[in-house]
Amino acid sequence: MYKSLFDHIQKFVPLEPSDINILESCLELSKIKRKDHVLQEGQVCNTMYFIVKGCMRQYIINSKGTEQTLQFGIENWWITDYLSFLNHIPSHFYIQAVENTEVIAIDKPLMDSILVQIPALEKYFKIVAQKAFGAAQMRIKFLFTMSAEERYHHFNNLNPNFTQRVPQYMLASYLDFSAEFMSKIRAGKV
Amino acid sequence: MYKSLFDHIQKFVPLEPSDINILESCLELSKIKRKDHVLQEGQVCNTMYFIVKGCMRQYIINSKGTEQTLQFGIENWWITDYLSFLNHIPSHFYIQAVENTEVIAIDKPLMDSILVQIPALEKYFKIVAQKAFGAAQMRIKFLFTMSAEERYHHFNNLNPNFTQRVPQYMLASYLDFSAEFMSKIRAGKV
DNA sequence: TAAAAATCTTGAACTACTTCAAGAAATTAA
DNA sequence: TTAATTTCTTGAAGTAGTTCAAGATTTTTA
Repeated sequence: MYKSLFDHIQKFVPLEPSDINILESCLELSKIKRKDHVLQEGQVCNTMYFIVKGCMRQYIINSKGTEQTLQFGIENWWITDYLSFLNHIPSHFYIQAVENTEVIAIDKPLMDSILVQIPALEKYFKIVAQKAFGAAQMRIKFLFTMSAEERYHHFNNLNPNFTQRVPQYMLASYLDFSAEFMSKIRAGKV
Repeated sequence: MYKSLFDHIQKFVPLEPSDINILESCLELSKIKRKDHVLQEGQVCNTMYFIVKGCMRQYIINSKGTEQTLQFGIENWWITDYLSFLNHIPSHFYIQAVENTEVIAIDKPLMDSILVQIPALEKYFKIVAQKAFGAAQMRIKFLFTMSAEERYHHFNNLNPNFTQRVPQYMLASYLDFSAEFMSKIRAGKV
């Protein structure tokens, strides 16, 4: 039932059968409907979400009232606001399901208890965070060095199937240009 | 001698006296001269650096031949290319000392050995990476939502003393605008 | 301390994007 | 299956920045 999470963990650290028993006894799968939020700006983010199936995004609303997506998460990704989660401070972000999504949601007390029972998971979450930070650095590099059109084609090359899963305006904001400009890029009018 | 690192670790996890002994026996302080590189694009990054004193930066050279700073690191920061370090793949980045800098450099074999001897440090490095990722998310938010002038003033407010430590053109590229535009912002000509 | 190197400034011309507005198309809900 | 909602497209006008070039200033090195 939680196979995708166990597989993901075991890419990075080994799990004993007893560890798996512990996890099976305390995890649960939850469903989030498309467009529902699990975090709103101003709330303290108390939960980490592992996406089993579906797609979520982290976004902000800018001063013009437009949504800008900072991060997408799909199968086998963790999504949370780490700063809010770690420091118990209000979040700057919204986190929302883009598709009907199944997640394993782990709130802070449960996470603390799991990490005490299975210390090997500290290493797992270390690696997850280090990879996420590395990816964020690459993302900033691409934002700095590529034109809007290059970012669009580069993203499509890296994620050929993903583009169809989200509305174009969400992807446009993730790549830091306007939805209208995305339209023109796709039409070859630029 | 390694007090600043021990203090930093103990902000997040407790250390036994025996842990400190282990660390003292295997760490060493090294000095990096201003402008010297510890990583060049294309090399595999095999080392993590804890900055005891001074300032370093991670940067790229874009297609026009201009340097663009992705990250600064100052006292009590870790700096490395995590993706290259984790996956043993060539780095996209340069890492260079901006000032004469003292670091504790830990290469991968040593890091592995330290983490086996002091498993509590897995949690420490997990928290370090989670905070770094959280900060990167905030950085992307600011890049997305603020004008060049707002980014400059915001950065100065958050880091009032830092601005004097680096050449303006490095800070301009970190904030994602040109050195010339920075000049105009500072002169109030915009 | 002088020379060399690095950094900063300025204005003019340019451009990669944004904004706005309104209609068309596609998707979702009743 | 129709209505409602969401998403996408298009062109025209505007603008926040870049680029270039050259000189001025500051910092570093010898």
